[in-house]
Amino acid sequence: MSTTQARGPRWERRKESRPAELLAAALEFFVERGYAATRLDEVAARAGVSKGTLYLYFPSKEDLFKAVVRETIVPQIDELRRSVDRADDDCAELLRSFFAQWWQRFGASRLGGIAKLIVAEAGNFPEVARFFQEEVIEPHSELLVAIIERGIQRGEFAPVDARLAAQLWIAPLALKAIWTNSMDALCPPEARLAPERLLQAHTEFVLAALRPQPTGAAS
Amino acid sequence: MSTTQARGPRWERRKESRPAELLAAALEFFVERGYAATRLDEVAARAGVSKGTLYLYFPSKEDLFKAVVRETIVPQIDELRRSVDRADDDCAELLRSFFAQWWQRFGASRLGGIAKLIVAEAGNFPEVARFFQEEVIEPHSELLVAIIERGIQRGEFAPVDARLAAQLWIAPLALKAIWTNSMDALCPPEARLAPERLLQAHTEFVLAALRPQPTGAAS
Amino acid sequence: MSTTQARGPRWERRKESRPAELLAAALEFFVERGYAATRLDEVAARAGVSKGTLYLYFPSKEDLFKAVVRETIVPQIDELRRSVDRADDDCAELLRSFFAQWWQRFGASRLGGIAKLIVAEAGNFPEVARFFQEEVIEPHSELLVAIIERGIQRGEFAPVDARLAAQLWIAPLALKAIWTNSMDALCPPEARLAPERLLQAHTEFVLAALRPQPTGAAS
Amino acid sequence: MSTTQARGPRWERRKESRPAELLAAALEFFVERGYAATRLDEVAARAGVSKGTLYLYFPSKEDLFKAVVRETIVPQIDELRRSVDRADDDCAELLRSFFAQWWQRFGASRLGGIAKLIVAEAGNFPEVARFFQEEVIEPHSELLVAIIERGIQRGEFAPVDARLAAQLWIAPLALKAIWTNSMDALCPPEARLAPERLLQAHTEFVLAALRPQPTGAAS
DNA sequence: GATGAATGAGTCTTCATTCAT
DNA sequence: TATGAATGAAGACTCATTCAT
Repeated sequence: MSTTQARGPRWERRKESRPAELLAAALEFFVERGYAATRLDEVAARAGVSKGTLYLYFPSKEDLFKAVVRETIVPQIDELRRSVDRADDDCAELLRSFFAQWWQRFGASRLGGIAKLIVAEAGNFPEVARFFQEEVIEPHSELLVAIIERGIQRGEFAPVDARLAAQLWIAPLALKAIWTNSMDALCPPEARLAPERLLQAHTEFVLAALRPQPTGAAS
Repeated sequence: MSTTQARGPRWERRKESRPAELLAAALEFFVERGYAATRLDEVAARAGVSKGTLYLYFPSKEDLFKAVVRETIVPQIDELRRSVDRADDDCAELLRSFFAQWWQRFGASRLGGIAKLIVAEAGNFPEVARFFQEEVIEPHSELLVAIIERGIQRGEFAPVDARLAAQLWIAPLALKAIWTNSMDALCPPEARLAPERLLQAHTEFVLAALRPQPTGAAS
Repeated sequence: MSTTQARGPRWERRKESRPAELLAAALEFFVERGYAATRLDEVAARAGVSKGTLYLYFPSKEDLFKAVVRETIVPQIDELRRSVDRADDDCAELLRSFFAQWWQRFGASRLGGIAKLIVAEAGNFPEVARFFQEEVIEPHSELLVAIIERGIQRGEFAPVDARLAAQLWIAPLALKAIWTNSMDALCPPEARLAPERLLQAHTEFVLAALRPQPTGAAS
Repeated sequence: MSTTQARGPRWERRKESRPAELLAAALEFFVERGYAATRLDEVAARAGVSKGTLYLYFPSKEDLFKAVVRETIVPQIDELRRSVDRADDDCAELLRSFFAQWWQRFGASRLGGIAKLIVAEAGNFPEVARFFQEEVIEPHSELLVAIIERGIQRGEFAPVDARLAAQLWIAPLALKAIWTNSMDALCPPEARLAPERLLQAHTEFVLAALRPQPTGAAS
């Protein structure tokens, strides 16, 4: 007597994928609700396991939190590293590419949500915040600084304080990334500004500000 | 040297000043730790009263939270209203003044901390977030849009999409205000960028971007 | 300069009446909500004084409770005492009168509410319950027993176990008195049985049960 | 003499039996102390579990209360239903049996305690009181009314207002049931009237009151 | 006396964490 | 491993009681 009603799921869920599923579920909740308001039963439930199982992989809520941060960030860092020593385009193109990539990683991925989370919890988890600062913010910042400085050296850009400019010019994208994971959920989609437009406009403004002044006549 | 402070009364009757003291204490904690991690006994203790007293003035933690937000924001809104219809300076000056004032209100006051808080808790307190959006963000944004548009009409500024530009150009200050209440606490003061320098550099960049292109000949 | 706007109420509330007003207010709440669910601010408010004033007259909630019980009961006891050694009517008439009076005191007054309260709180306030038992229940019971026994001795009533009968025959009225202060509030008035009808029917049944059997023929 | 009880596990897994144990413990406390004075840790402790465990089975104190009421009452309702359509004895016998059963259910079981509880809390939990009224009081009352009316129709009983009589004649047993869970705990056992005697005496009185008057000749 | 602001012990309730199965 | 029942520390909230005014 053959019944097609199998006794389990068709594919056994692999144990190796458990941590990843848990991290994904936790990421969702942490970003949506914040650290304290995220309950571990819900995380476990969304990952399709029991609460006890979660503890087989992560010894505490705090560790889960740190793992979420680390696991979401680390691949981004690696990608970043690869793109640092790149093409020898003219610097304007490099800058365009930098902003586009930055948005890809932060705004379009979950990293913006992580950033919001870390900003919110910096007071409670300083090590996590420091980790983020050192592993994400500073490298990105360095990269932008390097591009600007190279452009100045080559005479492609007007001379500016590169460090200061970098901080100023990442902000619009960073804030948009944070907003996307926070206030934007409240507005109807049509009321939000499309990130592509923002990205493009920002890039052009920056390049305008960096355009070398015609020496001679005007001065 | 005799101190007159001898074992005084167990407590003083200070109905008038209590709410303000409690709100101040709550603001500190909420900004520092976030909503959930703030404990009401600690708020009460910092305000110098017992837990029960807090409940004489605020019926619940949530109400306290909302009151903190409202009370911190409302005076700012009022100031903003007053400054809307202002001098008839040239628009570049108006813009400088706008950024300076904006920083005064957000960065130098506690409003930046509130902003961080609201961004963090938008998912849990959508009404609060909406309130902030409508009463703070949008009015400020409108004001900047108005300045830019006036400048364009008068030919003082290059033609730009004012709404888009406004969003882009508030971001560096806004992020700095948020950062001041979050990540900056981790860095030693000397490692942080002085807000005044950032403010000035930003203003100049914006004005550069708005400088009307010499039409005709030069191009 | 005469203003007709007096500076206080026309009649100063006499301090001697304060305790009575407080007791009346407390009685209402205790009967309606029970001991624990009655809040002293509400009692004070209904009596038109502040919470602190309540404590000038009653040292604690428990004392207030006991005072309410005592003050509601004691006048009834006194009335009872006066009516014990009464007219020399025939016993049937005495019985009618007893039931009528009983209802007047318990059902029509607040004593029924007190009874409910004491029954409910007997476990928490045994002394109060004992007081009620000794000062109210037993005297009333004794009185009924006395009437029945007198009737039997005179041959007006059939011989019965007077003590047992007394307990049985007070029950319908007692339960009605309790019900009036409890479940009856839930029914629309027209659904409730009028106490007068119940009283009358009960009296007749009891007298029927006490009617001496015609000796002789039937036996 | 060796006891096998050696430092056993900290707790046992007993999902099936927990609710019943908790309900039993809660019933004890609610009846003994009333709703408000019952503390949930004590209920949990008496059931041999921790406070948290209680919340695995009942979401709040109020729900626990309602569950206690429901679970104590429902089986009684079911038994009642079964006994409704019963034997075709003569009505006097039916009445005897009704009273005996009634006492069995109310006085001998915990239902009397529940009744006390509901009477006490009717003001605070009207739905619970209404439930009790509709599911317990009215069905029992209907049953008694039906018996009396049948007896009258058959000429076995004197004509009476059955509804009124039913209310009067349940009262002595009902009050005894309530008393057993309240005032009786204060008296030494020998001072209390044995319920069997009360039951028997009551039954006889009722039957006496229902005995048809010899029409004609004798009067 | 009268007031009502202030107190703090006491309870309900939540949830991260443990552990018998 | 996986489960989920059980735990208990922690925190919001209430309210009888006190006491400065």
